[in-house]
Amino acid sequence: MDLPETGALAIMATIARKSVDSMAEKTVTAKQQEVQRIVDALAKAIAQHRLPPGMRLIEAQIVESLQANRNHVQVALQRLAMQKIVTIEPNRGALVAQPSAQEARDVFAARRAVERAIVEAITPAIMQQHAERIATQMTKERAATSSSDRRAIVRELSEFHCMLGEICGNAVLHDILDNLMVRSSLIVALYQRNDVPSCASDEHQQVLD
Amino acid sequence: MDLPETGALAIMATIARKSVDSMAEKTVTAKQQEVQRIVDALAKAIAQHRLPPGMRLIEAQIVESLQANRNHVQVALQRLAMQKIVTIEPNRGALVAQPSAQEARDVFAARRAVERAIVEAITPAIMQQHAERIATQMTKERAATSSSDRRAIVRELSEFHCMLGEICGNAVLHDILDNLMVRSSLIVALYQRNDVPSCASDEHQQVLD
DNA sequence: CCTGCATTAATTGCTAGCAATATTTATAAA
DNA sequence: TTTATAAATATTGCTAGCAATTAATGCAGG
Repeated sequence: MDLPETGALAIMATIARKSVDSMAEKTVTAKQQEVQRIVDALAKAIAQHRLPPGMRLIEAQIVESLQANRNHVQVALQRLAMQKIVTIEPNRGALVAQPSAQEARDVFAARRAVERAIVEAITPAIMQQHAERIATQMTKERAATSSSDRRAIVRELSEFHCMLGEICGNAVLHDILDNLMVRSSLIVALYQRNDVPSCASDEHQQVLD
Repeated sequence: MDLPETGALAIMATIARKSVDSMAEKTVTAKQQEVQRIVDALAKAIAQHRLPPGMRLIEAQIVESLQANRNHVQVALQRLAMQKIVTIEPNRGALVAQPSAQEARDVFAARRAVERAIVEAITPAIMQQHAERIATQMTKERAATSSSDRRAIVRELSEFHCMLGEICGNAVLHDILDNLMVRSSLIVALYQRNDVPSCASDEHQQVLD
């Protein structure tokens, strides 16, 4: 079960450090990019409620829709499964995840914690640096809230959180938040509470001070 | 690029909700378990510094060491790649990740935030419920710190954090912490700072109050 | 002795086809 | 009409072999 100390890997480990010298070369496979494209497309579709919780994701259909090959689609679904955005069942394949009530609570609690950390990480210097972007976002947000387009409201309020994640300068927190936001979207799709997101635009304005 | 509204998936979406009825059946594939076994073995080996940063992970060697098949190993490596524990290079395969200094900072910052949230989530009731486990952990920890076995010290101090993640009752935070802990281990392996972990045993005792 | 180049070996990436399983459809009986 | 059973269809999971790429080895020249 455990990687034996005397195994091939351990033997290699003793002489390791061969390619450490040429470190930090961010060569990214074409495959990796392709897989990422599929992951992003599916995550977006799920976040936008175009693919409802519980829906089966047939590999062949995804291959056709996204002009990808089946191998890459499988890898992408594996990734989404590890992010708890889809579940993979024995010989049935991938379904859009249906988080339990407990998981829903945990996701929101975690998201609160992460967003708190992100807000704390945003220094005045960062605010200044991204001043124009923040401004345009706030105007778009106000425009949305004053309209009655529920879709737009949700989208812009969500975009605000996303923006904070991007500008906070911590890629790790950003990644975590992205995942939690998709899962949040999944939760509201499943436990359809029609009420508006728990944070209003005023709150966003408040946070900025 | 984006999943077309008129595509096969969207069409399916309209009639979806077929298998929603029989929800929450936690059927786990044998494959999933097998992949998880490989992921755990590799993550553990990396966390324990048996596989140093930058080391190549040859698929065939892993297959032999863990008696797995190559397909499953590939999936496991993909998962680890998404967790930023390994990196996958064009036609060279997987390497144990070598986080940059910036990523190291971000990981530690994120970990602080997550651990704070975990500690806050632990209510007196939970403390009481896991009283005996906490007690045994603390005694093991004291035993380790009083000895001069650096390995044991690191292991037990680390185990404390792990325990908090498990008992906090929030599986999402727990998952995130597990990932950050492996990455932390990777960072100390890479930027070998010989000093003891930044938190002493006293601090742990303090936290419990 | 060291350096650059060609050849060989090792490793990953891909594809296609088959096997196993699940889902749907058709059919027959109550 | 409804229900149960059986065939057929669809879908995923697996395997093996080939292609493409990279790393290592040996060799010639300086």
